Amino acid sequence: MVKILFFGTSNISKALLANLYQNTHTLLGITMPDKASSRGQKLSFPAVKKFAIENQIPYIQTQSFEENICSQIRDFAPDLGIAVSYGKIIPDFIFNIPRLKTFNIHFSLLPKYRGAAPVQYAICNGESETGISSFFLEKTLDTGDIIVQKKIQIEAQDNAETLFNKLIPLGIDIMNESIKVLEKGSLLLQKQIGIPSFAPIIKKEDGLIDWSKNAIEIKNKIRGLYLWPSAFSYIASGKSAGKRIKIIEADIIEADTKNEKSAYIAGIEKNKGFIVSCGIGKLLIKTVQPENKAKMSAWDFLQGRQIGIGDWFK
RNA sequence: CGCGGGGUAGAGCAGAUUGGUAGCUCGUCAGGCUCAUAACCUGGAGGUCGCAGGUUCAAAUCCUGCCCCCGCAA
Repeated sequence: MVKILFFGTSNISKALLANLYQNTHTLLGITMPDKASSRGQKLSFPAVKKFAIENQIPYIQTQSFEENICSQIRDFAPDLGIAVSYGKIIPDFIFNIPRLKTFNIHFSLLPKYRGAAPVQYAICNGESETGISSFFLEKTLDTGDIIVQKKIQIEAQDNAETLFNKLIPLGIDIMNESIKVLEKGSLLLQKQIGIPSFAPIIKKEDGLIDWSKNAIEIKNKIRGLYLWPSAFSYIASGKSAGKRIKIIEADIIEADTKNEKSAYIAGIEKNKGFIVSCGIGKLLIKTVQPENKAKMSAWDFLQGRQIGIGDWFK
């Protein structure tokens, strides 16, 4: 058992925190403040805070580290700090407080995909493998020496959700292994090897589909941005002209054919969905989310006759 | 009081301005046709039009209140 200072906010952080809790470590959580969220701007708790309350884990909610926060942390006298998608840069005078310093669980094979959205970028770029790295926090972002790193395959049918679901257990694994190594003092740090790449925070407009691109690239975007913001387009003809539609799931029908006209609905597959021609190749759109509506199968969407063959997207 | 859309058959939608037999596509059931690029044709089953009041000869449609769902934004 170790006294752990845990920085985290999201659902993913929560999953790792839950594991630390199960392993009966002594914990102090640092999590971001409540946010006004959802309809009616109700205040909602971060997942980590919810878990902390449910399990009576002490926690501090803050995104800035004034002296009174620092002294609370020092009073806790942590052995080790662990950061998992906390949501903000942690200053060095904080991450250096724990006796064994603070490591981060990062969801990529560093130095690839440094930054906020490594899982999404890995899929969008069509990677066939990714992984998790643990490393010591430094002043510069995601540059620290690697403690443990492991790979995982990205399957063609994986999207951001399924990949996260695979990565979380691996993250737990790596976290525990890193703790073990640190406790034993059998640490073997390794420099980050390779050419760094970056996965900056994703913005809503990054989801806009450019149909003149290759069907493979578009499909990767659909998979990678599945959780948020979703790949989307605008219907440009017919009675739904101007409406936004999210593309939730699609399959590649053709990968190599060059099409003169892209963004057109080129056909319909019974009980499956509709086919859109891309710059290169064609995609079968299988699941969709129209503006103001819940997700539905593309076939269901067609039944409402909002679009048909010959209609096109912007 | 953040902004907006909506609740009509198992699914997706129209109908509401101008109250007057509840409609389309899919699915489903029965039959026909026979290989149809969303196969096609005929017929059937399946709805107290979210709930409760009100106006009216008559309400899915107009008025009032309530419940529920969803999108955006954060």
